[in-house]
Amino acid sequence: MESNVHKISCPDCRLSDLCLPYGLQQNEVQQLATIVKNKRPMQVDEYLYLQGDACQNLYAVKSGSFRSFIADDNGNEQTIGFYLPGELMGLDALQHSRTTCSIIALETSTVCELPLLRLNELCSQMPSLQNQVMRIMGKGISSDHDKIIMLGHRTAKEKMATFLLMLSRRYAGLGFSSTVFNLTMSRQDIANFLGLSNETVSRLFTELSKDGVITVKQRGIQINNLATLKSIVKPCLPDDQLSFIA
Amino acid sequence: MESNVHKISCPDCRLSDLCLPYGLQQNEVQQLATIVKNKRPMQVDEYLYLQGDACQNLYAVKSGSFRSFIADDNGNEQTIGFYLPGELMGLDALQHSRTTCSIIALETSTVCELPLLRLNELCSQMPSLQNQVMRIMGKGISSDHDKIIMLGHRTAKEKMATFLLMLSRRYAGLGFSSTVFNLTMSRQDIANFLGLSNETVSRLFTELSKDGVITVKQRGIQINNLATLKSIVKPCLPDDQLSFIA
DNA sequence: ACTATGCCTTGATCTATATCAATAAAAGGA
DNA sequence: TCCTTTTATTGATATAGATCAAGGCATAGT
Repeated sequence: MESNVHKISCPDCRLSDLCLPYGLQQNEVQQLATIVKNKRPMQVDEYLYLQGDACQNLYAVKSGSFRSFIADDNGNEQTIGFYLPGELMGLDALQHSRTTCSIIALETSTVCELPLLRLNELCSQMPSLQNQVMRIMGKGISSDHDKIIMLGHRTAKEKMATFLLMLSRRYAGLGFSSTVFNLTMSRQDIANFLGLSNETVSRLFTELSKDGVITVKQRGIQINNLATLKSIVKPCLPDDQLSFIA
Repeated sequence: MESNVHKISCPDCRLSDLCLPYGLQQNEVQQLATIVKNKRPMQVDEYLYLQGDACQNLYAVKSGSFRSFIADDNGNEQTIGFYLPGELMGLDALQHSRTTCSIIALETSTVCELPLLRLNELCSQMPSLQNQVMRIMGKGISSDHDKIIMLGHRTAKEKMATFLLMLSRRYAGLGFSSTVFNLTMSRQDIANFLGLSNETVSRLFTELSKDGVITVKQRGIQINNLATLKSIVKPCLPDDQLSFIA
């Protein structure tokens, strides 16, 4: 890992194909880069922002990963999603310029900050950027819909398989292995995200291991049989639509 | 009801405070009105669009109500949301110019069609419209998050109470009674939306009736005790955040 | 290296809600 | 109007997954 990943600017960023610059001309990317602020690295458990904070920015994950969640008055949390490199955080604050969830770093991570005011200005002058922002928001909405489907009408095992497949696809999109990866979140986080107890999550890992579908070593995951995993989720989504951990 | 509600233009529309024109100057609303197409009325069970359709428009509900849902390869549906007057449909198509869900009219309804291409052009010239579009998308995202919370970590009774409260608030926002209204969707639709069986939904209606919290007469609902209903949902959301049926 | 602390796993039991089954009540059509 | 079809209610039973409880492994700190 580059130790100063946080100083790289959009035109040189290896994520530019996934992130906001996707589809823009080179000179347009350069313009975009002028409004992007590179922030200092964040530590495990450090908050990007807290639920209810005033927020006039979007944030792109440059490295590492994050978890977003909403807490109620009793402190009960619901994990809303996980963010991997290239993904945009802060869309929830667009309504009132105030965040509706908290976001916490799951590991040492870096983000790029995009001031909304300047992003909007730039969008006015650059229709392709405007389109790209729209596309990304649309992606966020579809991925939330996928989560709604998963939570509403799936068994625990289907949820688990869906979760693993989704991570698999996301890592593959980043150029990493689609079958061997490390979970950056705890069992607790996974359980909460899937609307299950952590005991159930644990049992499902064991069950899938015994069946030889996956190999689990702590947070290390190896998928031995992608086809089986897909057959568990089977008819749920047309395969290309397992977007949803954004 | 005005029989030609579908011919009214934005500056004269009684929904303009809820819909896209909110916060715009009078002349700006007039400009917006020039790109809005009034469509002919739609009948019960008529589709606004089908999952997978090419779609380059947004649609605002002018009158009536709609249900959106995603179907898998087996034809199993998950209802994603219900739309009431003033609300925007079609955000799911922003990602690929292709819809990811189907939307069907629950009653005789009218919609306004907004071509995205022209809306984007107008946004470039009109920062306040651009902001408003962003706000509305932000609202869609937050309301999806509310649904995720509801589906992930609530009991059947909490879901039901949340559902009723949310409808109550939405109708109140439209200037209708917050305690007396008609459901435009079937028990089946509600059950599917909440991730419950329709038997459970039926039983919950009965239970809440017996406890005197509500009075149910077919699809007619009267809330007799808003406070009790809120106490069922109690610590879930800070009350002002029961946005989520959008 | 040793101990403490927090994950994670595994087992036993319980319960909320689904499922199955049978009416009952509306809505729609002839 | 009566008959058919759909939709809603109610009851009995089954079960997936939660909860309760205990023990095993790591990682981190001394």
